[in-house]
Amino acid sequence: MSDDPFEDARSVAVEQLERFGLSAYAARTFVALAAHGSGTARKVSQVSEVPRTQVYNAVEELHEHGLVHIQHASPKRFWAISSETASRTFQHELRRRTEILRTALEEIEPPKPQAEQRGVWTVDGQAAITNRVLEFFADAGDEIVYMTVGDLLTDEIIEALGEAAERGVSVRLGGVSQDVQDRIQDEIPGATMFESLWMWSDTAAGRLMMVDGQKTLVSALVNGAEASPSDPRSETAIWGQGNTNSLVVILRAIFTWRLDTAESE
Amino acid sequence: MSDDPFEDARSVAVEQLERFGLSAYAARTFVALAAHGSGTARKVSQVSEVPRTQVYNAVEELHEHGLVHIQHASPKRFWAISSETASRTFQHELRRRTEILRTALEEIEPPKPQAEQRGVWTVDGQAAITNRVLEFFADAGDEIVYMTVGDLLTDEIIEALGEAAERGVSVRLGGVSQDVQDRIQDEIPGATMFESLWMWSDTAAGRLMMVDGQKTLVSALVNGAEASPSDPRSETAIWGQGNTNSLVVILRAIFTWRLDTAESE
DNA sequence: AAGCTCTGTAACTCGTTTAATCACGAAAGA
DNA sequence: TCTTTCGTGATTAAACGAGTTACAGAGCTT
Repeated sequence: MSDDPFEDARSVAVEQLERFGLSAYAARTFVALAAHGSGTARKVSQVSEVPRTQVYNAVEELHEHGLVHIQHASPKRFWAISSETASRTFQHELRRRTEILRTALEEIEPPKPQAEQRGVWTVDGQAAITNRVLEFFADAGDEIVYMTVGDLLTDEIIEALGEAAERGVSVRLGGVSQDVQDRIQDEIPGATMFESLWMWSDTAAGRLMMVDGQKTLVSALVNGAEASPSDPRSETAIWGQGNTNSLVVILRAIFTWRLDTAESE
Repeated sequence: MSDDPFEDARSVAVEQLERFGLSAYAARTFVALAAHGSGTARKVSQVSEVPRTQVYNAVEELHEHGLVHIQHASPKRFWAISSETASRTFQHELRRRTEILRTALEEIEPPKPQAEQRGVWTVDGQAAITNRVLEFFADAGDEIVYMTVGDLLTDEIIEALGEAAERGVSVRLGGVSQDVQDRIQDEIPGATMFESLWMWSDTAAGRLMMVDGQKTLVSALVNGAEASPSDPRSETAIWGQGNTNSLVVILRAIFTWRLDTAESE
């Protein structure tokens, strides 16, 4: 097992370059050139373990992306642009392409608001679940009940809750630790806190959400034996909406009962 | 030849999604779902022409990226997240990855300033050439001579010239049309203009650059019959640096002679 | 000048991936 | 019960990319 930090950085860079659409040879070639500034096909081949005869193709590919300069001599010399310039080139290119995608998708998307979906749906992955929650928050009109563990109360979530509160939406937060509560009270003055409905941290943690009494989401961190705790993909959620939705009915019953009980105590 | 604008937008979206790493089936499936909001495997198969039995795999792939929600019923129903959420998801993901790449590359890059490269080098593509020019400008100490056609005098270039001028670098600009000259004089008070050295617009246009009398770049727009004029990839350049560099020697001779002549007239 | 090495181009082989098809049991509806 | 539809799994075929080999020309060495 290699603990050479340079080796690590190189393979990381190679992996990212490949995911951005470069071939394996092109990625390895660029990293080799970036590490040594400039070099011939032979030198690149030695340090990157790319077959020498394939270095020319790889460099050609990089040249078309504007990532290397070529000196037409014998032997040819290749020169990688600076890492800073390279990063900015990618940044620009990708921003441009996401913009193209966004425009195309918006043109495709049906204009009319989606008919309300019936049934129970699933989403996986912390980022995707957070997105869904944020969309629910943005649509909230009356009340948000949100119960979570500290790890999943990100700045994005807090910000969205704050915006909702300013619209006059009643915000009820549960399950957060004392120190986080103080911070919340500062940022969202209108929010009210309630204690965990049950011993949240003992079991596998997750979130419970109800908006306007008719949109609900439940998630769990699936930190079993296999998934690492830090893996953001290890959260799974179900959600549903509508007055008669079975998940909504259940969640509403639980929340109403427990919150009423807690308030009357 | 289809002139249906929706069809266009769809294929554009599919292409971008594929370049972001999705399979062809997944991309087509997502576009179909985005267009119709939600649907079953059969419906998706009909509008996207993805084999029905493969829709399940495609949806699985999309689900792992957090792009669709799945309703576990029979028949299963699939639901695409909003185009706005999808775009932001990609944007975040790509920003994160470019950041990883940037860090890794900077760790790899040798700390010491590169030994000055000898010889004549080539770069292709407008963006890459502009990057090279900007790097030259950033290093300029005494004097910048830049001659170009209007199309290639972008805001980036003007901004970099302005920064150089503020550092005390003497800036000489040539080949720009009268109306652009006025604008330049506002933004870069220190800049001096000179007329085109020769009838620039008649021949294939491009740029000439010399920095500190020892770094030079020449480019040409290769608008032959094939390349469209708006194609940003159709510019090709050569550059070189160092007092004895052949390209530098030639360019310096031309510029010195013509500029001196022009000034003494 | 003959023999050698090295460079750069091109063609080819092999393996993996991905698109596309097929077979089938389970479930639902007529 | 018969028929259709659904979802899974396996199989085939095509495409792509990695890796190898062949070779002509240029440059050195002796």
